Amino acid sequence: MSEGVEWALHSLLALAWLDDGRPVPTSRLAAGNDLPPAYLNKQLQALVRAGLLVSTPGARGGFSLARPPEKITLMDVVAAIEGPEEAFRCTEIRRRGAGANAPRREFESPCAIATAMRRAELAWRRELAAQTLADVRAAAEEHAPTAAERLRRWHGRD
Amino acid sequence: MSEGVEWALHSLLALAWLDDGRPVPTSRLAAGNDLPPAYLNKQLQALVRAGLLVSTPGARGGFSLARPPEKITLMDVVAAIEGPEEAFRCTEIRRRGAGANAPRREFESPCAIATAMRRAELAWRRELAAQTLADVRAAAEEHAPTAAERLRRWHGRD
DNA sequence: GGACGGCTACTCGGATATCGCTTGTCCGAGTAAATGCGG
DNA sequence: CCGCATTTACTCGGACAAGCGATATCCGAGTAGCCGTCC
Repeated sequence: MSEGVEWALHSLLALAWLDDGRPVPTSRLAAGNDLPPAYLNKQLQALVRAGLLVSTPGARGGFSLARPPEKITLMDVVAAIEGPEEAFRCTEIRRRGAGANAPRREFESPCAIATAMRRAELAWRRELAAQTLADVRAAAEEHAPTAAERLRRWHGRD
Repeated sequence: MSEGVEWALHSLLALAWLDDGRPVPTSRLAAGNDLPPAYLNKQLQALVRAGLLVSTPGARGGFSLARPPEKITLMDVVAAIEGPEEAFRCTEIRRRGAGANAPRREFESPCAIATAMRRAELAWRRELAAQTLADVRAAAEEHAPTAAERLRRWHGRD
């Protein structure tokens, strides 16, 4: 999986923690997580295209959450970075080679291998869709109660 | 996900269908699925290293299943090709940047983001481990009863 | 003193280069079968 | 005719290249705030 997913999740979590309508520029988010600013900007653009972030250009601009954290699932984030297509792509191998002269009838039903892999992938997507950014924030504060306050201080908010 | 997973699954399914102790060379398996023989050989070597296949060298050699299909799960195949490590790798971003001067106490518990992603990945792995090669073979014969017989003919068995 | 016009600094956005991994290919080591020869 | 040594053909195994996507970077377009000037 692309490393950008982790970067995107941490950036979104930081925005959720700040809980401030004001936009945060890429430079701040990058410095807060010690990431290369230019490349992080590219990833955040993908989140804007996916409708998870809104970008305000110009001075004092930056990125801010497009929806409340309760409405942003991990599935949304992964789909925004990795793309909407499934990880396992069936190329219909069964039709080639030995199966070339099989009756057409057999190819109307989906490939059994693709079906099996799809079942696992759906379980993965279901778990991702069941967890929101707000859930992750709550879980993080469970073990690190002072993190949100410290993050706001670091960003010069309040 | 690597395309080799699909190739490996189709090759293993062909061996399970033949249900013959005799080894099948890479050239036959590649021709049966219309795949590049040399590269398929490389993938099958990975399956041998993982203990899913046994290879018999020399003339009349080839690959054969190391265990009955009931004992080979899709998880085994994916792990053999893709590697045992998880798709989402936590690089401990939380410790860097703004979190650099946080109390050590907070880092003893695992990263909330990694935990959330891990939960989804475990669901994926559980589904993969729950399905065996025999299950896939049975599902395929459900919709294509003549496929096994045709495959044996094609390989010159019986 | 207030308002307006220009200027500056800052930020996003996309075009551009670089790197590593997946994909793909090739040839050598090794083995089983086939073959020819001798008894 | 039977047994054995040699040859042969075939297969796996790992070493060797190529293509492509992820990674990383830079510069231009555009905007908000600020400053100086004019009324």
